[in-house]
Amino acid sequence: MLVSEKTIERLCLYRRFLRELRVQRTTYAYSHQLAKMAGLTAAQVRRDIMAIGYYGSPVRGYEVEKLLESISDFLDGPDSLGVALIGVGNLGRSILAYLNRRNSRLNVTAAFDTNPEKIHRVIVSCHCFPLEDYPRVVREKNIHSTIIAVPADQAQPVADLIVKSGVKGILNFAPVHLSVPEEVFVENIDMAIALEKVTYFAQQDNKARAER
Amino acid sequence: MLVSEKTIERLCLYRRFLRELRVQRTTYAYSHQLAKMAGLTAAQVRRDIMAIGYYGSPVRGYEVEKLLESISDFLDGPDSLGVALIGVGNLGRSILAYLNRRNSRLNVTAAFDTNPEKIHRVIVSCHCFPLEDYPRVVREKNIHSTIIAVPADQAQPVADLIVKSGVKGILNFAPVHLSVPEEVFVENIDMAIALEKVTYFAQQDNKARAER
DNA sequence: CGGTGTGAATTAATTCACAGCA
DNA sequence: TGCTGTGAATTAATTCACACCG
Repeated sequence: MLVSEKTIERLCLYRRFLRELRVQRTTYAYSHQLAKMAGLTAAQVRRDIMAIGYYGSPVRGYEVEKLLESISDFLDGPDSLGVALIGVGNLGRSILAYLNRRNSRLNVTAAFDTNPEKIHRVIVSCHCFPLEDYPRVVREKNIHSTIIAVPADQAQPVADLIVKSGVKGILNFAPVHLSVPEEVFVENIDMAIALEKVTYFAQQDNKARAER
Repeated sequence: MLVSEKTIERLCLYRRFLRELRVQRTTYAYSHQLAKMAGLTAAQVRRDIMAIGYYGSPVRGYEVEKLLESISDFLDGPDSLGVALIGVGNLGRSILAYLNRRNSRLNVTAAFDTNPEKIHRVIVSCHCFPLEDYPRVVREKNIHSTIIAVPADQAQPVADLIVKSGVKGILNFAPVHLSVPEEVFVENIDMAIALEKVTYFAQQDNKARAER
């Protein structure tokens, strides 16, 4: 089943909303309600849901619990997934705090740094290992994805280490393009570029539509 | 001149590379070199550069200094631009540190929080004001864009305040969709979703191409 | 009715491929 | 020859619009 990157992203969003709805004891939701929450069109939502082969009822819409389960079955693999973080500076620590505080099953379970002062300390309930232990810990903790939060000039060697260790997903906060083999998925979060973009569009009084 | 969001993003990237090239005293660059640095095709780079009306030489490629100037003229407005940050928690502070440490002319010049312990302290060389001063400081410091780094449940009211104060660009780190009038540009950085996406594609051994 | 599912149409983004030039 | 600039083709993403259904 081939689903586009954009659709995957939106499915993750819908899942978040569905969890909220479940908490509020809402049992059914229409595509236009989900669309409203996500800032999308109803047709888009229906298309995305179609992509995972779930079917709603034309009269009541989508059953929250069931749709949630379908999306999760689709997104989550069978095995539980470990996430590592490399680079325990300011940014790394706050990413760690941010992600591990959420209820998600995606928790960062191992951190790595080269700074001897950080090694073997526990940071936001996550043990910090020396970087050279990465390949071993990847095996032991079943790490599938790794977050890069090191300075720009160290990002490529770190990425090489990640790839060599067999990890296939990278979330990269360093402002550089990483060269990796094509079976490795890289998502870049470049805060400086994002801010420049916002500033550009803030100046244009704004015909260019966008926002997601 | 109407330029797509994606193109703007890439222009910001090229600018970064051009600055690096300038530091290394490189005077000319070919589209395929820029493409390599950005992980794109050469045709894409040429299209983007076309969009801003700059012309390279078919024999030497693009003149680094000149192209840099053209891109900057295009991206940066005439007036210098202030950026504010709302929410001086862990995440906010590390965003601040990250952005203000770069040489960019886009510096965060004012921070805001409601926590009395943070107010009127200086955080990463940036004064922290009480949130209610936001409209005033926006005027005084010529703020055009604002970064939201508050908890999810406070993001919408904060966005409303931003909009009411006449600011037209928002960089939103809170995991919620913001409702704003359509002349206001919102860029979302949702770290939790980004990680879920990476994890999804890390599992698929990976036919779905992507990465930017 | 007011929903869903979806083929068809549209619009956006990217890539191809080649003329033209020094 | 090896680049740029760009029309044309292609591919991807989104939206339209309507059949169908309880």
